[in-house]
Amino acid sequence: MQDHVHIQCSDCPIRHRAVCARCETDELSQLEQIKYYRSFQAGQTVIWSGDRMEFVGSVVTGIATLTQTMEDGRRQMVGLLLPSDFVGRPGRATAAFDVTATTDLVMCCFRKKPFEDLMATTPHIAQRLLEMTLDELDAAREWMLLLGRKTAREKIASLISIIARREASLQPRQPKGMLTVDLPLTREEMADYLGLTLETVSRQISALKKDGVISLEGNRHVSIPSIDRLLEEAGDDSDGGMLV
Amino acid sequence: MQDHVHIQCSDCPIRHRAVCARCETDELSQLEQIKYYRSFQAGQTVIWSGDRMEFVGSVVTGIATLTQTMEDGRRQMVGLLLPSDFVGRPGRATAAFDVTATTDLVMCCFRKKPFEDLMATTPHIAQRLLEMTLDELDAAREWMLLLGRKTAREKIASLISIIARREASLQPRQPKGMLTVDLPLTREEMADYLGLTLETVSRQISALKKDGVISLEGNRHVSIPSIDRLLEEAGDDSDGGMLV
DNA sequence: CGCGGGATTGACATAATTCAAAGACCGTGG
DNA sequence: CCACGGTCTTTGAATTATGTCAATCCCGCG
Repeated sequence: MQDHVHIQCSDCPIRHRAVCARCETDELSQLEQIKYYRSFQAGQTVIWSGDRMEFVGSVVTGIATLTQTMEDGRRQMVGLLLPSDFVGRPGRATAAFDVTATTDLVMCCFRKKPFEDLMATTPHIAQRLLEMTLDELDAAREWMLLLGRKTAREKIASLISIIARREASLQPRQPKGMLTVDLPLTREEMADYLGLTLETVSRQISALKKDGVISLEGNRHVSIPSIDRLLEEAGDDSDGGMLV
Repeated sequence: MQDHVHIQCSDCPIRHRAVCARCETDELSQLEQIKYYRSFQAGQTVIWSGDRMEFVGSVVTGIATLTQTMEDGRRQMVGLLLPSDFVGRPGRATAAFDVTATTDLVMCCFRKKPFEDLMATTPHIAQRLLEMTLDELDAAREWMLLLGRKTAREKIASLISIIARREASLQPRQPKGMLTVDLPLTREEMADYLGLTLETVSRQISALKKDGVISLEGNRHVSIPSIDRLLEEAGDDSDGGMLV
């Protein structure tokens, strides 16, 4: 569970996208000294809402989710964390949301106090964190439009295009043939993302398949014959995607 | 429309809550030099989504909203801006959302470029902005739970308690008798906040009134006999409010 | 006094949920 | 290798919350 492998920051796959993206080599070596890796198995909880948060960190590989749960069990995902995304809030003692590994997960962690100290003296870290937080806020606001106003079909189409976009931005490999994506979430997790039930998710995926908007191989692997068609179904403004 | 009144920062009502909260007197005087006030009438648009954003700034008095609109006219509010809230995103050229004054509004503005330059040399501003952005992100995530999983009745109860909480935090006056709040939004604006139609908003407000959870004087003024009862109706965890 | 923009209320339509059953997929162990 | 069990997924039928369309009401204001 607790790996002690130590990758050089310079070799890190998220070096140029994470909180450390803007750091100079000397700043990086300071981070290097306080970092440690942790691995989590798929399904494992990283932090429980309300727990004391002893570390912050970045997702290196794998996928994690941020969720909120009501007393009666209704759940809403409020964050989908891909490699390079930051977990935790400097200056806050306890976690506000549950963080769960949905795939096997490796995180690059910093104990909170040393990280905060370093942040105070290293503007490049704070700058990057501000930038990332503003991006997340924008994403949250798009997500709010989805939750508040889109139909179930539009929600599904939106989710697939969001995943396609994020996948494309992570691997600089330009898709040669038809665009394909792997859904990193179960139907239930998609439902929690979209504010739907898992049955509705399943029905709408079937409907999109029947209408030729997507095709499936297995439950997770999606092919997209026309990204424009998909974006249209998502109800986004024509160029909202920026994909391609 | 374009006021040229110039308030001293030291006399500013939002001095200790806005982006400038952490500034020392010398930093404040630098801000003082580049700031200017602008007034907007109720209903007026401050910025259109997609427009070039030539300024950033803080709400001084009044209320503004951030909204997103789909091609077919569906609208979702994604931000409710009260005094001290920040508008605009340093480092971004065009606005991502519509900003509208819902009451008469006074903003303390900074042209974007000078503000960004100042931010680069004044960590106190960037620090405070990060803190505010993280708070907004948390609020957005609570809002996502509301949009995705709460019933219409819970949404209304949540909105009223959110407004009560924010009003309470703005005026340090502890409420002596029964808690009362003024809804700063029309039924339609509430609907856009909550992802509902205005008819459903109206019906649920009537229902809460009939059940004694709230009482109304006029359309805007709400009295809350029991804040605990209201929070219960909102579906929030018992102590979610922190009010009182 | 009457106008007009909100707001309320009613009747009906419908998208999404709920409850239930059956099917597919995947790893495990015989 | 195949059978088994469990989990995830699909599909169906009935229910319900919310949306839609439309009429009326209310209240502040010229």
